[in-house]
Amino acid sequence: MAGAATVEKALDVLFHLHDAGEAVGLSDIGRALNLPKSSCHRLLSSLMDREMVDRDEWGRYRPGLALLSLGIGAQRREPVVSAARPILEREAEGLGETVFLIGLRHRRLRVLDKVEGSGFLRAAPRIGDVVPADITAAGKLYSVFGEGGDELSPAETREIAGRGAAVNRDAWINGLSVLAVPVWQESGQGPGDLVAVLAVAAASPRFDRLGENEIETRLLAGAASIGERMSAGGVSRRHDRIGRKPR
Amino acid sequence: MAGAATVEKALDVLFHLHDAGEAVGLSDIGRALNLPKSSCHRLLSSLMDREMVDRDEWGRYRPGLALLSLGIGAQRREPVVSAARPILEREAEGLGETVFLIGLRHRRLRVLDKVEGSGFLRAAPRIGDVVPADITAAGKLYSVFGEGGDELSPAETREIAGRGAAVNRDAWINGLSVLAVPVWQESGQGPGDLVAVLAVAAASPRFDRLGENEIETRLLAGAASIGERMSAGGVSRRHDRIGRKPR
DNA sequence: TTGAAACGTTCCATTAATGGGAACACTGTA
DNA sequence: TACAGTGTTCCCATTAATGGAACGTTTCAA
Repeated sequence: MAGAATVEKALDVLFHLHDAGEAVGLSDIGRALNLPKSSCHRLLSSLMDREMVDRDEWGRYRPGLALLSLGIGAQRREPVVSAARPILEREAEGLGETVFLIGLRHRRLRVLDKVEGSGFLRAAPRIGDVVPADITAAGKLYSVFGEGGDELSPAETREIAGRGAAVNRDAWINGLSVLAVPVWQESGQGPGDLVAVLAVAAASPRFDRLGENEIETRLLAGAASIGERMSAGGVSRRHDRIGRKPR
Repeated sequence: MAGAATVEKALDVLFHLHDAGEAVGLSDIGRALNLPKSSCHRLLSSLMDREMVDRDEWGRYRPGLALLSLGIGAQRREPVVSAARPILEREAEGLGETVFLIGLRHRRLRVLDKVEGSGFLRAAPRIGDVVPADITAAGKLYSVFGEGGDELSPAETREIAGRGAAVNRDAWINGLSVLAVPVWQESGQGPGDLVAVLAVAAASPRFDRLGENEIETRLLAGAASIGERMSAGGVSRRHDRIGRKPR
């Protein structure tokens, strides 16, 4: 709404390079975004000065490695990520399947971290990606236990609430089964805060061979460990700073 | 040089948030960068719209998670990263120490990937960080075998060239020893291309207990595997695109 | 070999976005 | 209560971004 138009155009360029998947030429960018070549060139120059954009050997543009430093920095500031890392690795190793840590940020579900399993088929979402809220097991959990998320049928809501876990079979990606459990952080008083979701994704046959119960008990234990590590690990709720809450 | 000043200011803000380490208030940003509050506010609004910047519960600003998606995307485009990943994991597991993959990008050495070992002391550089070229083992390798890098004494150059590996003890970080080997990609004709450096960092006592020879032979084998995987794994040198080389 | 069409780059007058002061509502401190 | 600090929103003269046109190369088709 209110904003610096130039910055938004620069971000358009940056995200376009990200979405493109492969390196893109200047003229292609201009056509895709309805920007004159000279504007593109100027924006890209500024982005390249900070290595937000890089060029391949043919001069085409692609996202730069400064983004990696910034992105890892952003991830590092998420307390739940450092608390969950060891558990993600342990469960990915134990189950042999990919384990996700998914959080609600900016009203959208994002993959905060993941550790891949040894299976031949691996789930597609990458770290940092947004995942759809309405059809994923993580989305179901947030709509039942969290604040965001869409509404669910009363029957399904009751089942998930009672079970403390959500399952998704083939709805998101065909042939893929997912089981997700909530990660609670105890806040001292009242019920805990839903800080993330722990999920395992596996090809459906493999998922069945492991067994829902086995997966569920492992994940529930893992989620509990993460919650404990967050409460213990100095996630001190500092209130000693000046300023007011947004909105 | 030629550029969009607004974009550069926005990037100033972004990198400032990254460097700050903790969330920063609007006025603090303005003071640090000599920008008026209204300008900061506008820039931050545009950055927040795309989740390049996020706010904590007190309204202070911090890097946003969209950067994570973009950064992982940039990393994924580095062929050497995907080729090296399994080797990094294997060696980090086998040696129990942190293994780095470092590449020369934009005339600077960057940590392209790393896998942490089990040791209590872990090396500090993070994925995406720039490491100094003049005092690191990786820098020495690039100055001997690569194009960039600073000059080295003839004696040291001869030793590294003959050995095919570089060692650094306490020069970079006190108490830390590093051994690095080059990763060559065979290009069909002529000598291979130096595409990255594989390095192990360990606390000096632990480093000695493992033994330089043991580390070196393991790393050399690992680097050879990476080179093979790159040549085999479809790093096809496509020349079917339009465009000319830069500069 | 020649022409046309693509590429990325540079220039510059026009125009639109920006800077930065001032005023705002608000919170914690003296 | 008064004060100093937040973050937010106006506003207008000034400034800096804009984008069309021209340029030199490279590639491809004729």
